Amino acid sequence: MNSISRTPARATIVEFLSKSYSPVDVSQIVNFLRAKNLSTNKVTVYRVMDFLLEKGFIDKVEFREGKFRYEIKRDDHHHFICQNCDVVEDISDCNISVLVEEIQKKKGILIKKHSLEFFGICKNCQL
Amino acid sequence: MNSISRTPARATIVEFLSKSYSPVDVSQIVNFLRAKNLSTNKVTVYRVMDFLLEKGFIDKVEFREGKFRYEIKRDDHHHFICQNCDVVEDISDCNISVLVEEIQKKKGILIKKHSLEFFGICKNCQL
DNA sequence: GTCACTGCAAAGGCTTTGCATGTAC
DNA sequence: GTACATGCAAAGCCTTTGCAGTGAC
Repeated sequence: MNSISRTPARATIVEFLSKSYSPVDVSQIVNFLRAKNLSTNKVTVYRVMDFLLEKGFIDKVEFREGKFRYEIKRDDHHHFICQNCDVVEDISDCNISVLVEEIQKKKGILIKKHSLEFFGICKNCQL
Repeated sequence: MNSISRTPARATIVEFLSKSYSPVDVSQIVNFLRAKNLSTNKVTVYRVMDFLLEKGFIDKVEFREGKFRYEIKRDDHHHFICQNCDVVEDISDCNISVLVEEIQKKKGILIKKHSLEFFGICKNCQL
């Protein structure tokens, strides 16, 4: 047993993030919890997100919407957001780690994380 | 003469962005304008930023702060933000365009822009 | 006068904080 | 009982909107 308490809210949020194909925002999480008949509100969700972030279970991302989105932490991957239909695609085979290494050496800085998002038009919306 | 009206607010904001080493937020812009004895407020600044964005003079970026920052549009470049002292360094010689090309071909998507920010510890803060 | 720019007030959305209540151990 | 999780209300920012006033042409 570790010391992490597993409450219904936390467990359900992790469940929701795990089965979401793209990063979700706080409103979506609240809606999911309520659909599961869990009484909750945004404040609780924000606090759970803080907790999960601190534990390193999730990542916090931005899509230039003026709000944050969250997703289960996974291996290095990035997102493509269609500016027409808002669909989000994962970009996972992008070799950014080589760049990160180069930059670290050249600049003498220590890179702990990075954000990389692509914006454009998806395959469907080009038709 | 083009049809772009050059008001004191707009000219001064462009001046400020031009001489800023890193992206600035709306509060910083308001402060700069007031220091120049220009009466203004946030709403006006937001509207000027919309105008400049639409004209393609500036870019809007996010540093995971829950707000937007703005900078003069320049050639492809990115930012490194020190998580300790908040200093921002430009990362300009990063060959991401190759990756963009690859991804476009592989996924059949059309990439119009991307955001790439690095977070970590700068040279000074490692001492 | 017309049109665009600006200013003020208000509202809306996202996020955080304070405090009280509830729950697990 | 203690420590932590949750809920509600309120507040704090950032940003947008409505409407009136100002100024350039």
